[in-house]
Amino acid sequence: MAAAAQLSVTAVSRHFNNRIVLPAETVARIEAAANDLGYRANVTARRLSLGSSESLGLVLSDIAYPFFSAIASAAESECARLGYSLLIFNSRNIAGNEIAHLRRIESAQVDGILFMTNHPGSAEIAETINRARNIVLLDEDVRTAEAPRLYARNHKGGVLATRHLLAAGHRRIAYIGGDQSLISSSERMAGYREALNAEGIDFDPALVLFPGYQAIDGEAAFAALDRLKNPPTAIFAAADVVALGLIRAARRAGLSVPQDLSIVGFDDIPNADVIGPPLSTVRQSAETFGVRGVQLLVGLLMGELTEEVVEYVDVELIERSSVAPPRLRHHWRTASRKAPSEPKAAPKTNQIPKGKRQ
Amino acid sequence: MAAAAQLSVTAVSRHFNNRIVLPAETVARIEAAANDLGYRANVTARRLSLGSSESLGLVLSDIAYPFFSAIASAAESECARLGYSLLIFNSRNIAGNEIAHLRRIESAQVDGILFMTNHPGSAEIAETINRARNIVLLDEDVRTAEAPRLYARNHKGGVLATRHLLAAGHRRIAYIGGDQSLISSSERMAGYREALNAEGIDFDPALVLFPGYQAIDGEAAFAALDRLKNPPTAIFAAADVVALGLIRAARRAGLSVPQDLSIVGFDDIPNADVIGPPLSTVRQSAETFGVRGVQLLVGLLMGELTEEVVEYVDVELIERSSVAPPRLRHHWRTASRKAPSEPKAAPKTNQIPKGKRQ
DNA sequence: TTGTAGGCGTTATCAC
DNA sequence: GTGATAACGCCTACAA
Repeated sequence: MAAAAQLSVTAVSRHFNNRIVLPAETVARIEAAANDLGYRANVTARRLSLGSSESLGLVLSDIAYPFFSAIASAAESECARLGYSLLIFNSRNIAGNEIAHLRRIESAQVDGILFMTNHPGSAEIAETINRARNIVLLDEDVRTAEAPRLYARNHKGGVLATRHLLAAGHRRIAYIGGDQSLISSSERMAGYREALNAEGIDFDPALVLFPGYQAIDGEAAFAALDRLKNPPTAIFAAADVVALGLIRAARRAGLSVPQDLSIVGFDDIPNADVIGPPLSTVRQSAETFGVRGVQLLVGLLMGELTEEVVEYVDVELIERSSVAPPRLRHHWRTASRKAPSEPKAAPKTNQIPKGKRQ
Repeated sequence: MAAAAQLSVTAVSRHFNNRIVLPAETVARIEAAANDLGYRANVTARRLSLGSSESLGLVLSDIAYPFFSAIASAAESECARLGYSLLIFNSRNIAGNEIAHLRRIESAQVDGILFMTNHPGSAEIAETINRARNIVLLDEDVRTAEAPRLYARNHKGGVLATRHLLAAGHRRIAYIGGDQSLISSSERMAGYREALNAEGIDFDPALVLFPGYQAIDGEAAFAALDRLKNPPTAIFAAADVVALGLIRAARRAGLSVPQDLSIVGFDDIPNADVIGPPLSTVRQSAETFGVRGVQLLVGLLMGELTEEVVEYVDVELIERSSVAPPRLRHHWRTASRKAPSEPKAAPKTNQIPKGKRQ
């Protein structure tokens, strides 16, 4: 390239980095040659020389998880605004992958990482974080890690969701969380217990489950609650996706939501309002997580931030249509079950009971 | 690092690349030193030396778009299986960003790119593709680009969706697509027209709109159709997200889906079955797009593939509950509108008409 | 089995 | 204003 322009590499480098104003004639020669060869500065060599990559990473367990992809989208926008590239890394919830991704800092692939994990107790992850530095924890904790953190107000969210169900008249309210070791799960439950307590309702361990944060976990939870002698009339699911699973399973079992069973979710994922029924939920802004997360990380890189920082994303209750007063007879089985449970129903069959459709 | 192990860099390099079997004693020294220093090979330097990055890129317009994030998730898995990293790049549907991302090949940041675009006519994008090479086009075309392509059977999908509505007795069926220049949009419409034709139904241009592929475009489309003197009794939306927008708008207008209006989507996005009502749609497997896309790209990199290759992802009709026979009186306004249209309804208000909830 | 040296493309330093 | 040169950290002949 430099040869083609009959110039030294130095001149070319300077030109592309606007280090100095070159005479028009020189610029023209460079531009012509670059255009001719389709020349692009080699980012890899640049990184090696500079020791910085101008790019940040986002580690998450599954990019197809709606709340996470919303965060990724927001984070990417903010990165672009600040002149960074954002690389998105899927960990598939495997600790080894998470560590491998974190090491991309040490291998100079990215300058810093926004890290979301479901392994709060992993000592190996904590060590990697402390060694690699330049990491911001999003959404979940890693116990002994020294890094800035950005959390949702989980406890408040738990209180809001539960109070909403209490206000509708429910007394038997279940809580379905992710793994108990996750702060999102335990803090939301703490809020749930507090709200219950304030109404003088005894805590019933049979109504609290921690199956996970996937739709299928919601389905499993429904099955478990369905086996109870005295099932709940309402459920607080600690993730919207779990609420979707609950709704799906409830429909299959012939229950109507919210008539037979009220549900509140958490996250406010995109299109939660067009669920059947539109899902009442606790919104935590994915936008804020993404944007503020990037800002914290850049601040950390700039040395403007200490590693003790903890910030919170506020939450709010979004009331839609998945909550109604409890039926007089509390037991699900006394509710109007219009369609029998059909494991693996034929594709042509509607999955909602006919009665709901007019 | 090499110094710490009292060995040459050569030995270390060989060890980490399994180039040769070293004596146990040497290995032990290296491992000990590496462990001690938290040593990680610098990927950047490795790339510079090797001239390859072992990583692929995926360019898409919005990672929060459910169908795309499902593709991204599948592509990432396949990449991992094949020993590649996947970097996901958001273009926000801006041609300039797409070009910048494509250039990451020329700047040696990635070895190749899976490219999804909404700018089929951009000569600049086509030029960039032809110069950069090692690109596979996914889902949409770029006219003059020389690159392997992976498309859905869009035409077939259009036929399936439309036939399904015809079979339910509909005669006035609308088509809502993305930009007309997109093959996904035009081919699905071609299928729609063909199916209509086969039933001897005249094509009515008033029933065909191309507002875009976002939920908000569906809402706009509903408003436009609602203004018609003789509105359709059914709608085929060329994307599930658009169908969601239609459902949302229809609800606000007091119409029930499918009683007053039948809808079929396209994509089969995650959780489409838990929409209110569960969405009938044409499934195109995001999994296949992601996995097969990566395989094609790797094949291209290996020189096992010519740039003329075009492959197709099959589609299938998924029947759920968003389609019903048309009402006897075809006009929406004669249908039972139970709730008036409320622009910006108060948050507490249910967005479904009361009549639907019992 | 182990080490030495040159090169990958860029940037920064220091001459000219 | 411009250019030569030494890093950056790794890999791979080639040599010992």
